[in-house]
Amino acid sequence: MLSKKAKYALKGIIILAQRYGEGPILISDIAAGEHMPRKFLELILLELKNHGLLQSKKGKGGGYFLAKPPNAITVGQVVRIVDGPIAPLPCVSRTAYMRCDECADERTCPIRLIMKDVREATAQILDSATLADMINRVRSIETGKEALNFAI
Amino acid sequence: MLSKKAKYALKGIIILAQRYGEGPILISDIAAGEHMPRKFLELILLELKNHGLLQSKKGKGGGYFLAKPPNAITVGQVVRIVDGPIAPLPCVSRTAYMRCDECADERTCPIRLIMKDVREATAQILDSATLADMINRVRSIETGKEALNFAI
DNA sequence: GCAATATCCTACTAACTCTATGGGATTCCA
DNA sequence: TGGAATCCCATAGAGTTAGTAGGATATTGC
Repeated sequence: MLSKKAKYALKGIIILAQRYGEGPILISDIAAGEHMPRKFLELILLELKNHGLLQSKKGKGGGYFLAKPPNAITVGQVVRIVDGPIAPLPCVSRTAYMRCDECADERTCPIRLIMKDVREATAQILDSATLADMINRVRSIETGKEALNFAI
Repeated sequence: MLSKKAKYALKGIIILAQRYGEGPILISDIAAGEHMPRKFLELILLELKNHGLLQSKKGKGGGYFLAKPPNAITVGQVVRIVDGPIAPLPCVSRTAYMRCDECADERTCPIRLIMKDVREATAQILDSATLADMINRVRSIETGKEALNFAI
């Protein structure tokens, strides 16, 4: 389950992506637009900044903006920073592997096998979706062309 | 993330699947074999029973056993009973849909769109994997034929 | 250099969920 | 009738989540 924190993080960074190139944007503006608690969002954006996804500027005229173009940031990156590993079990995580202590033979653990499939599928989706992709997808729905997007 | 409860549930029900047809099996036996806390497992198996996946028999010679053959029970069923909906967000769940109150237009919410993809992929994997599948998969790895399984 | 503005940082907390444990009630078999 | 096993309810400690509070620090404009 995605935490509220991750949801706020995604909402926030998507707004920044939509306004990429406009210069720094206020936390308050981001929070107000999507009804997010301002102080909580503050913590989240700071965390994203500390992980290199955002940059910020203090003082008047300050705010947050993307550190990279929207097509260079993926949903997977955001989710991992905020919610931790994507894998449903530590023993199938690539970014934060941890052995199950009670598991006798990892190679033949049936739960591990299927959860590895889930991890693979989820990571595939989240790591290949960039902020630019998300914005485009919404845009094509809004202009009524949603079918074209997946007709490949 | 899969809870320990779900992990125990799966471990437990897989054991029951492996011993399907042998009659009732003691909670204590199931717990001991995989180092699970007995009392905790008791609650879990009871829950699986109340949802129709298991049957039980009280008193001497009693225990738990599958209510249906191993190929008629899926991993998805077990996980949903124990951990709740598979969807990463309530607004993309089929079995427990709930609208996001702060979401202005659900149809064009980018987060919803991608999480729907995740839900779809995850459900596809968990709902198509039966207990029998899991057992077979392990067996083919153990006999060194694991490659054949996916050569289709 | 000073005041205003905005992020940065630390600490705290209420509520909830997870992971159990304990004890007794009920049912079944011999 | 006694023992064996599940059934059921209540409790509890630890950890996580979702915030809130308040001040420190940096930047800008005057």
